[in-house]
Amino acid sequence: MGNNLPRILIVDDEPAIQRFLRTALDSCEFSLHQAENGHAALAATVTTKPDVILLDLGLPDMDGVEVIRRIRQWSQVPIVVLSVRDREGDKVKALDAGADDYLTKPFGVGELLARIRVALRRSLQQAPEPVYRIDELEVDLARRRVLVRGEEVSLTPTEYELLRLLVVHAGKVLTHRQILKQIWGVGYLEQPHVLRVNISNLRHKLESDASRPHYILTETGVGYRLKAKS
Amino acid sequence: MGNNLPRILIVDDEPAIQRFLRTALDSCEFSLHQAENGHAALAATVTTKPDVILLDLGLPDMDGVEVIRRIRQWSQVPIVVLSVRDREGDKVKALDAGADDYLTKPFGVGELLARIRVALRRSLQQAPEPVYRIDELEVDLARRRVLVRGEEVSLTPTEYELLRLLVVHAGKVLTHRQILKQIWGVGYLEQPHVLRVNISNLRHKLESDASRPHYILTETGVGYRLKAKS
DNA sequence: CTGGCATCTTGATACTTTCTTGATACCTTT
DNA sequence: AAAGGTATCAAGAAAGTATCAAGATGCCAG
Repeated sequence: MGNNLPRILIVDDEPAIQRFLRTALDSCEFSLHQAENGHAALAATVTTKPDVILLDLGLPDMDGVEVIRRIRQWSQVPIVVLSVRDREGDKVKALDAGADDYLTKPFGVGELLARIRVALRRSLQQAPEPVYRIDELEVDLARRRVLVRGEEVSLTPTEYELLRLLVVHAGKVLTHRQILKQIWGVGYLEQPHVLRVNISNLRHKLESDASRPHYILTETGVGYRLKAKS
Repeated sequence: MGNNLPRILIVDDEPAIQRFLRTALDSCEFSLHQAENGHAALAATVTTKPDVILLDLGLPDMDGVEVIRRIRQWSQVPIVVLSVRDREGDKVKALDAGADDYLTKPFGVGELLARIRVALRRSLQQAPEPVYRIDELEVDLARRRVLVRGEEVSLTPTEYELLRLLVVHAGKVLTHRQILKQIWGVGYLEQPHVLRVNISNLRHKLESDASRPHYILTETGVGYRLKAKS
């Protein structure tokens, strides 16, 4: 149905919980979708573009925290964790990975609804586009695809991570140290060479003239910057 | 001192809780402020512009939910409720009034900190850093970009540092020695030449007529001054 | 287990930008 | 006109950057 009710994606592998949530939420206020495992959840996040995700941490195929982390690579969609795990460490890990809220089962339906409304309040007031188009360069963070003049370009994992970092901060200067810390870890803080090589490689794949960069600009003595969206 | 630690406003009338929270949060990561009742909380929200508010619902002078409602009339600052009341109805009321999170006492310090980080994440990412606009000159400190008549100007690291210093103190006179110490270090205190060369270079990049400076003004015998914001 | 493949790391080298410095010209005040 | 402070130019030195390519690493398929 092409309605415009708020879309909620329920990620849980237990049919009982799925049923319970559907009953609780199915008052015609929401358009409900579901996924039974982590990979399905990631796919569904791309395809259904939910306004809120209700995520159980105990999934059969991958760790729930990893699901959060992957979604946060490209999306700001509010994630409310529903879990039986009441240990503080679990909560902290999930929240720091990017979750917005954490509810411990069992919880009241009223509270769940209220917390969903909180999440929706934020979701609706900000709708950022997950596809960055800058002149002839197109980066689809959700699908992990990069196009130059319509042609798909294949990047190595490091190259893609580097480009993603630049895209997320498009327009801002990222210092060498910020990039090195983010991608190679604190051990490489004093080793800008590895970064330069990767920037060079990226440019040769993305730019039409690598020696006259159009997208990835050098800020001498400081770092690099991706051209801002026009 | 004009530090920029995240500001947290603690609203609670019990000294014991105040002490507990101050201890828990006082790891030099936050700048803490407090209010003992609802009216003080509203006033403090205006004056200290906190990045997060920790609010106890049981205040002596007015209902906590009413405090939330009043703040929400003009501010989007994240509000995390800390309360002994565990009734679902209380949670729903507070959340629907505009609170972002609701923690029932007793709670773990780790969880509290994690939920504060969640709130800060949102608070900080939607707060754009100020842009200094002085006539036709525009300095965006967050993006490290300088525009003159809409055209981007590229500055060397030293030139940018110098301009940044001037911008931060726009309108005030900075002595030669202050600038030299700040940018070149104490070893250059008696060497104003290097500063003059850089001021000259900056002017040629920013001013339409470098010999008749409009932005970077010379205070003969004293130092330099950037024209104040109009 | 082994070879092949893609990727990552590292070193050498050429190249570019930025910094420093000295020489010199320019104001402005007395 | 002299003096003290200021502005500009340009060249060498220093610092930072780009690129190629060889060796190291790790993974997958046969």
